[in-house]
Amino acid sequence: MNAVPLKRARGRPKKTESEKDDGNRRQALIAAAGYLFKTQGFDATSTREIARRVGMQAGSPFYHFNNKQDLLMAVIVEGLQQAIASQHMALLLAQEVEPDMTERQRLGVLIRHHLDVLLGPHSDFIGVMLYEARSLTPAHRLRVNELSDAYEAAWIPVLEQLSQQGQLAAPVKAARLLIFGALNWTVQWFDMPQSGVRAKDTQRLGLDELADAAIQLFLKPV
Amino acid sequence: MNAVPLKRARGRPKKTESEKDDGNRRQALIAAAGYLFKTQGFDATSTREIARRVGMQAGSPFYHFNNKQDLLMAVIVEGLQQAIASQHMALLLAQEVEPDMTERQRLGVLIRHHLDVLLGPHSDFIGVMLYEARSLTPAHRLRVNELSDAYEAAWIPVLEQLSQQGQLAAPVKAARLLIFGALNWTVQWFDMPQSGVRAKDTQRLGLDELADAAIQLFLKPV
DNA sequence: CCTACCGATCGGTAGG
DNA sequence: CCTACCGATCGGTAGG
Repeated sequence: MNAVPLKRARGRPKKTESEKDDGNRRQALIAAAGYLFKTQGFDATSTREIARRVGMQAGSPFYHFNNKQDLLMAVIVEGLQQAIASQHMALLLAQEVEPDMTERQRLGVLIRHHLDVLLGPHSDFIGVMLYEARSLTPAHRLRVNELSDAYEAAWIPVLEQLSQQGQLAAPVKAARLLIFGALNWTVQWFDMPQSGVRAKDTQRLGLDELADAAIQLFLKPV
Repeated sequence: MNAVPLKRARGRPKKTESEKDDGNRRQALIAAAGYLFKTQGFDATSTREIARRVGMQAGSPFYHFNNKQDLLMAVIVEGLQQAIASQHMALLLAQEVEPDMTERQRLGVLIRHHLDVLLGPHSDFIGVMLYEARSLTPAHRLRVNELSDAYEAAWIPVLEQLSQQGQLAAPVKAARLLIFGALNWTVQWFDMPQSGVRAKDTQRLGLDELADAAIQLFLKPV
């Protein structure tokens, strides 16, 4: 009823707020690093630039990460974990909409989701992994491979069934590697419809059309 | 008939020899840079390291190239020109061996040659282009695109005919981009049979098998 | 998280 | 092509 409690509420509850801030700042660093690593490359991005982007001083990122490599690792792990989770969700949701999904449709869902992770507006993370994994230490690379395997695990039974149905003609392992290559490479040439001007090139592919083209290219007729 | 002419021949015919050396040293720098750029990346490779690799002092590469970017450009142009030439040769040679080549066979030749350029023992150059083109200036990138177009030109009529024959189901442009992606990505996972130990993983793909798998994956049955 | 700082390295140059 | 060198920048740290 008087000003005292209000004043107290405006005070600085040190521990709690600093811990919350900690997590926020760390996430901010990961997001900034992800964007810069993706657009400029790991080596071409300085920790100073990352710091500036989140309003920190030059040395401050090293309060949150031991070194630049750990920051790269955090970006990649964050991206892979999100991708694994959203891939799982995409499959569940599709199953709900279409309970009798064919394996061909299931592959379509996986491809469409993968393109979204690679090219969609929200994730700079996977693109970083694809092209900067070289800069990881061997120990970190092991952990990344584990997560990558978890991500690819959803694809293997689908491809194997399609192979048994005669819709996939190449050896399954080679097919999987080639298909991932075709999809991962899209980050090199696919230009998203920017939020700004739409140029004269009206014939631009959408993610849906691209996913359809991939299915048509890879699979034999039913 | 006397020693004089011999002595003269042993002298130092300045201009000629220095020019020849010039070319040799320049080529040596391109080769060294190609290898290092490919294995470590452009940004992670110092000009000093390139110089050391060919027995030069730290500043000497800049006698041959204005700056590091020009050296990268030379590596890429060299690689693309070789690839265009050898692709042409591969087509001619195949045509000679098999005069009534089908379009399917022709695509097989193109794919097999492309894999050789990417993964074969002699070329560090194309791999560099694929993953370091980002570091080029816009002007240089234009020139690279010209050469890339020349390289891809051989593929387009083949893909279009296959499309008309019903062996290629996806839109031709999307198919071309996806196919190049699948092939270009192989540099990320394909490990050449090294000149040394052959590990327990005996089931290793050869370039021929890989090319066959690609054809099976991309094309419909005749 | 900031201030202040360090050693190392880098691309590039002048002058021969 | 070498010698000798420069300014700039970088990742990272100590100490608060």
